Amino acid sequence: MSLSIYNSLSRNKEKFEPLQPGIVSMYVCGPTVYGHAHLGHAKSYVSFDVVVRWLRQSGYRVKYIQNITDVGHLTDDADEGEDKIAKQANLEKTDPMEIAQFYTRSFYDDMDKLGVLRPNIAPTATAHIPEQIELVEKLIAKGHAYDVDGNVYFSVQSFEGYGKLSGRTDQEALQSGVRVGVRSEKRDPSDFALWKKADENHVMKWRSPWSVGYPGWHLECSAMSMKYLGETIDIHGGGMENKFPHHDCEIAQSEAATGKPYVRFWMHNNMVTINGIKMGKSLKNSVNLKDIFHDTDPLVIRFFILQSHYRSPLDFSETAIKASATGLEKLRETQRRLREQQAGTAEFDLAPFALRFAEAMDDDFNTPVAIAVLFELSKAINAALDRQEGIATASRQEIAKFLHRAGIGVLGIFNIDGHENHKEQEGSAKKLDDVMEIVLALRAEAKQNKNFALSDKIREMLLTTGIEIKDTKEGAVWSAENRMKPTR
RNA sequence: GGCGAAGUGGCCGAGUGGUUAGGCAGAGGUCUGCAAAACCUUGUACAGCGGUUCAAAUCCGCUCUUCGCCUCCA
Repeated sequence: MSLSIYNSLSRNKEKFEPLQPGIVSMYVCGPTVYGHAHLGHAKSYVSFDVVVRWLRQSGYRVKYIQNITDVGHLTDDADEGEDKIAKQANLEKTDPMEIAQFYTRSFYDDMDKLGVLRPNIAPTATAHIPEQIELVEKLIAKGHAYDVDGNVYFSVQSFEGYGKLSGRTDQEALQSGVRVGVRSEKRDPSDFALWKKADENHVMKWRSPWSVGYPGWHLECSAMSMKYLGETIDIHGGGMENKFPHHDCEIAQSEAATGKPYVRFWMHNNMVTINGIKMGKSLKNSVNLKDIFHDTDPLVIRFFILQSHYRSPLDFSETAIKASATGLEKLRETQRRLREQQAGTAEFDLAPFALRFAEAMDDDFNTPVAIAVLFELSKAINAALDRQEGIATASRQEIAKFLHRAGIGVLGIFNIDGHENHKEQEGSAKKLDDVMEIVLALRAEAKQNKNFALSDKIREMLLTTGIEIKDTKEGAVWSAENRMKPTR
């Protein structure tokens, strides 16, 4: 068994081996923090979260960098328009740094709820201005960049292979699409900005050898990736829409500066669509995570995302979410049964399931297939538990361990708190447990006396508060809607 | 126009030259005081048209349709 990853650069699945044995260096383009996170962020970061988790599960030490873009890049053209963060600051009548900080916290808040592990390092663009300036200096020294009146541009002509990631290598064709006569100071219309001179009322600006200004929008990723992970890294992830120009520019400026390959494996995740149309900030159809979490368990969203492959587009709809919620509940129910049923005698052959799960994950992180294996396992477990012989304790422990590793460790779709840690809970949660224990005892007594009218009434009344009772083989169990929410 | 992705049963969604994906919904059944859950049974799908092959949903060609990128975007 070995891991293969689809490399956007070669457009093929390739066997993955890190450059340094045992250590994986990984960089993923982080969010620009000028608004709350939406479903697209969720898909992207959940997908890469699972990549990191699986790599770690496979025994690698993963050094995972995910930046925070807190320099506003421009609202319009790459070279024109308004700084997005500054614009939001204006709108909210505060300054850019507060905007950046506020939405950074909001971002992590949402990601935590989705069970996305924090990166090892989360560097910000504003804290790495010197590194970015240094990179520009290097490029100028090597003749790959030029300064025109305080603006520095990367010379695309000087770098062979520009556009190799997106396949946009035909410069003639590229240029014919560029608007005529807009900007004459560039030597070539495809050249992109490394450093921009700021005008009078630009708020976020820094001193540089060329002008008081701000870095170009591709620069930070190259500078920070190289600073923390080295000149050649194993994996660079990001959204598909960033292939061109962002990632192609990153490759150009990085490889021109170092003369070494920048990234070994490029991974691109696909887009979220809503009713078949791309969801985007600039379109008005973006779905805010905080709004969804209001009435949907964040882990259902996570599960929903992982039920499709990261390279497939994901179409969001109410019915699809509901179907996912029901399916996830089924898996959790199996866990519950496994935990609560009396020890049996029969052995359970877990190995084939564990193997298929691992094979799916090794095949370019095929989470939908991995989840399908979990469903099949769930069915097999339930069937075994339904039988007289049940499942022997040793087998049960083995299964529980696997489910914990697969469901919590790798996919992160099961609650960590769940109902299993009753004793460790505190405060109102503990109180609720105690009260429910009493209620269920009284109800059991009513049932014992064949007072079904009363027992049914208890069940109905509890349901109005969102607590559901089920009479299972293992006795009455209950679940409450608000208990589904993961702890932070 | 250029670059790229994709069209799978009621819905979502994997896979891929010959063997069951999986989930949700639906139907029938078992169990159960009832309900729920669970289990069993049930669906024979791969846009269209040609071609290659003993065999194609899977490979090739054409057509149609959808989506993304080519301005910021995960």
